[in-house]
Amino acid sequence: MRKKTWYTLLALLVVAAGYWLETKGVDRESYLEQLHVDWGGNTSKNDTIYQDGSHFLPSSTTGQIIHHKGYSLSYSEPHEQAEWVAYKLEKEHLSGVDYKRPYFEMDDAVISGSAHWRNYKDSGYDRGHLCPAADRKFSKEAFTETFLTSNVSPQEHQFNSGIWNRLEQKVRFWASRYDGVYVVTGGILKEIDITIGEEQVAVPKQFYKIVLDYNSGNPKVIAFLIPHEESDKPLYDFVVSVDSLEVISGIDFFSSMDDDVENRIEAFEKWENWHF
DNA sequence: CTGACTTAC
DNA sequence: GTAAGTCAG
Repeated sequence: MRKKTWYTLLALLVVAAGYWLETKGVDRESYLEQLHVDWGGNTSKNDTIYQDGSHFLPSSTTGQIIHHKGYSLSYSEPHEQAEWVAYKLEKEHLSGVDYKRPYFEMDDAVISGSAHWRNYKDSGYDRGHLCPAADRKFSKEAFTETFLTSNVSPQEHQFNSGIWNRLEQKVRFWASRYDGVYVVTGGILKEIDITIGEEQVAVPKQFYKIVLDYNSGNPKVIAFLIPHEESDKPLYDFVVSVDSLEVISGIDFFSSMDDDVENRIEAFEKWENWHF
C-alpha cells in the first residue's frame, strides 16, 4: 500500500476512535430510563418506594428540589448552594473515559437562580463538586451535568483534594464492592461565618456524606461528618450516626424509607460492616 | 483523582 | 466562548 493510503486509514481510525469515545458508556436511552425512574420525576412522588428499594430522597428544608438526569438536589437560595445532592452510583457507572472538564454554569432549573461562577473566582476556594464528576463519567452528558453551580460548594483546596477526595474514592470503591450505593452529600449550612462573592455563597464549616448499601442483603448505612479542613486522619474517625446528622443538618434523610428499616439503620454509628 | 491557571485562536 | 497545555495537592 502507498503511504497516502496508510495515512487515510489512520485518519479514519482516529475519527472512529474519537466517535467511539464520545458515545461510549451507557447509551442515552437506558441512562435516562435508569436514573429518571430511580429518583422519580417530581417531589410529590417522593413518598413512593420502588420495589428495588430506590428513591431514597431526603426531605427539603427549602422547598426547592430539582431533578437532573444524573442527580437530584435541594437548593438553598440563602446559601447559594445545595443543602443536599443525592444520586445512585451504580457499579457500571464507574467505567468511563477522561473527558475534558467543561466550564461551570448556572443551573437554569433553579428558579431563584443558582450562584454565578464568578463568586468563586479569586475567592481562594475551590468549586468543590458535591456529586463528583468522576461518579458521572459513564457519558459525556452526565459528566458535564455535574459542572453546574448548584452542584458545588466552596471548599478549601487542601480539603477538597485531600480527605474529601479520599472519601469520594472510597465511595466509588464501595459502589464497586457492594454493587451500587446511594449517596447523599452536602455542606452543613448552619452557623456560617464566611461567604464569598457578591451573592455571598456560604462557606460550610463541615461537610457530610451518607452512603447507603441497599443491594447486598441487609441494608446498611454509613455517615460521615468532616470538618472543613485538611486531615490525615483515617476516614472512619469521622463516622457519625444518621440520627445525629439529621439533628445537625435539620434534614430528614430517609423519610421515604420503611420506618422499620429507617429506624434500624439510622441509629448505627458503627463502620465495622464496611470495607475500608 | 481533586482543582486552578495561562496562552492561543 | 472553545481548546489545549501546564502546574499543584
